[in-house]
Amino acid sequence: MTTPSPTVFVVDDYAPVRRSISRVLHAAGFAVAAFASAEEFLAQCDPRTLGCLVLDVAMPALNGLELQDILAKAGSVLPIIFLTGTADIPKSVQAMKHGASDFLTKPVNDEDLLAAVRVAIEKNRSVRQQQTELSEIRARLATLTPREREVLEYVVTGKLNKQIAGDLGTVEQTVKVHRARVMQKMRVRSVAELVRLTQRCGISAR
Amino acid sequence: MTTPSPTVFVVDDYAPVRRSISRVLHAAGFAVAAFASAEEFLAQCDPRTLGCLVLDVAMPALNGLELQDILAKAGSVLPIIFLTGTADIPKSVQAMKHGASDFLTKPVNDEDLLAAVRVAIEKNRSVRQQQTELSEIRARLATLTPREREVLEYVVTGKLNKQIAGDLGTVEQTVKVHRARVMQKMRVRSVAELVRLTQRCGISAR
DNA sequence: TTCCGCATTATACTAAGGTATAATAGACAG
DNA sequence: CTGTCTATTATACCTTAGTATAATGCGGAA
Repeated sequence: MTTPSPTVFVVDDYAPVRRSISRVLHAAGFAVAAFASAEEFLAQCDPRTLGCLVLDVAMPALNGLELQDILAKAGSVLPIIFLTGTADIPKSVQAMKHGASDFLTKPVNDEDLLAAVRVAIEKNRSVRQQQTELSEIRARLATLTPREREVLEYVVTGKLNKQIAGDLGTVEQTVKVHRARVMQKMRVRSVAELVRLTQRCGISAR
Repeated sequence: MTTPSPTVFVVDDYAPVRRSISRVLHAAGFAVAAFASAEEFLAQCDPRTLGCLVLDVAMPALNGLELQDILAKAGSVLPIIFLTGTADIPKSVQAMKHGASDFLTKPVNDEDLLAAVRVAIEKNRSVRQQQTELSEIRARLATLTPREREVLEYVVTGKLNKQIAGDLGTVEQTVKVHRARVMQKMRVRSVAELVRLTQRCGISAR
């Protein structure tokens, strides 16, 4: 099976810049999708794509930083490489604080851009990998009944069946049944594995 | 008991800036320690202090970014707020990538500075808190004998005593003894707790 | 050499966990 | 109304884990 070529989304309102950057990226083997505005990008991009976003800071209407906020609020994990023509430190700092992958100045050096893109795509790859694992775990959690979920939370804190039964106002055997179903549904064979799984998706202790 | 007042280290080669910033910080209730150079700061600062560092980017000899690297390599977790008089985007981006808490431009607004300092100190507080917990766990780990440590690693992956014994070429009873000592030394009463502890200091699965 | 820490093994018992089977009962959807 | 899902409880049995006690052997430090 062929690994799909990562896609670099380029958003810049100035056509010559779009063309120039697209050419460089394409020559380096990346799939490129260019947009003249943030709105256009939002309307057409597929958030599930492996890749990154090369984004101009200053644009009419929605600017780069605003698009970054919108994407973040939408749960996007697409790494963003900003491009700017002006030397605005506060903007660069804000972008980086908000998780930008990089922030480059125009005119951008081809090698710098490509390096930043490669780093960003690697980040995206690893974040997506983690997300995949996480959603797999969440899917299993979703199959638990409310009571099973409750028992799970006691189990991963190390409570004994006896104690759990006491806290839930039931008897040990009931807990055992729930517990067995939890292990089955979460597809683990030991408490240790169960704790590892639940730790990853932030299931707190009781 | 009184909470010790957090200390803000100020490093700037220009005395008027040092004085002005120190005054603002002092008026806001922070303890302030000012230095005219990175070297001076390195020689005199106590890395265990709760606080943060307000650091000028451009200085003769060691500049701010170089000091950041030195501190990072030395394992410092003191948050850094950079101050710069020049609009150098790449430097601000580098600083932020390397974990700077903030990056402000001169002349700096008093409120901006104080806000950044407060955020930085809160970061420091929480990082230090985590470090304290971590070193406590490591201290316990250090009391384990090599064999106990080995058994620990099997236990937290969910292996049965029988399996552990097989892998270690010994018998179940031996494993039980080691296991009991591990639980005792790590001060936990369940496998779940043990997994939680070891997860925090990156003990990998077998 | 002697003492101590470490690793080992054994016996014996208690407690806890895991599995199988079965039955009851309420809630809710078709 | 009937069947399914969920939660519950019970009995019985087997497997693991935990604990106590004791003893052996080895190697390094005093």
